[in-house]
Amino acid sequence: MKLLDKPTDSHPHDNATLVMDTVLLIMRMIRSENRGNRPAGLSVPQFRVLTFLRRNSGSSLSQVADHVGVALSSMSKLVDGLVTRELVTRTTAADDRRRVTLGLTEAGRSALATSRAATLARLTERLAHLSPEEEMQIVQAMELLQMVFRSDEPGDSPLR
Amino acid sequence: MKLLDKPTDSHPHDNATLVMDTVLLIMRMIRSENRGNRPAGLSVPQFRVLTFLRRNSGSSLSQVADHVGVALSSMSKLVDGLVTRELVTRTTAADDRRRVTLGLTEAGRSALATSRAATLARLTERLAHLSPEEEMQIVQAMELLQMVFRSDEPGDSPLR
DNA sequence: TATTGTTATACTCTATAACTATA
DNA sequence: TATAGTTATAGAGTATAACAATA
Repeated sequence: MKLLDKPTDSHPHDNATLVMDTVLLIMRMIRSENRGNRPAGLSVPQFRVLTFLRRNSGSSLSQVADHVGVALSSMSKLVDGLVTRELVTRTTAADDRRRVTLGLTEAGRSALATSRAATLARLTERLAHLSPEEEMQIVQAMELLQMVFRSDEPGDSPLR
Repeated sequence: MKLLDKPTDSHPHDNATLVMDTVLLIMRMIRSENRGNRPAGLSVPQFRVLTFLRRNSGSSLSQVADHVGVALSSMSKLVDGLVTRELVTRTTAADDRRRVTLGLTEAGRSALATSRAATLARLTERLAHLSPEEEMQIVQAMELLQMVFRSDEPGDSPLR
């Protein structure tokens, strides 16, 4: 189905709308993976923190907060929970004792890998319905989107 | 699951990973639009409820909860807030008095349109960096993704 | 008895503002 | 004084379990 070259009037289906709706749709599936935040489950914010720390071990709280895009106090509490669950280490930096140094524990790495694998398995299952050509179209499109949306932000970007 | 024939050990960048990372990236931008949920702001869940009700006026609480993918009690509270803000109407159904009938107020339609426009403007700005050919690639990819992810779900699907 | 919602309770996530400790 | 974090407080979003009302 190669549908709809022209949008209907009542629902303007311009490209931005299409992108937004698609992202919301897939996000719902990703989120439903991690309901309740049970022992083995990670919420999306927790997932993002662990993902960032995997690549940026030793970051300060501010750096993580900036990257994830939340207030410092929010990140402080978020990290509290991850430290309590022993997924993240939090130590005072030697050179500047106002600063904290964050990192992943082995359990943190493991939880991240497990959560990531579960989500990827569900995504992979859906993508398996596509032909190789269609998958390639999607890969190219994702790379384009990464390019225009990543722009400013440093951090855990996957395409490197 | 046919992946993992040869992923890199530390960062397996298969297609599913690429999709997940891209969705997370764009989602962050969408969410940052609606910080705090101030007077004119809608949270993503609120946005989803209003979007669904725009197309499915008269739905019951259960129907909306099913669609959005949250527990009935969660939706009850979510709708509470929207009723308080006078964005949604909630009345008892005449034929089955256990059921509630939900709909949008004029303010609800207006808030949805405003929120949607703000988010779309930011998305459009980013997409403007692409060539027409690249945009078309993205449109095709989004349609493919809608196809494989929408599948089961009825509701507010945009491609009709 | 089964279905539809609401309420009670308890988390996480989020923000702003006040505060502490360090520089 | 300025910076890095934490804590206090508040509100939304989420879930499970207990409950009420209706069928």
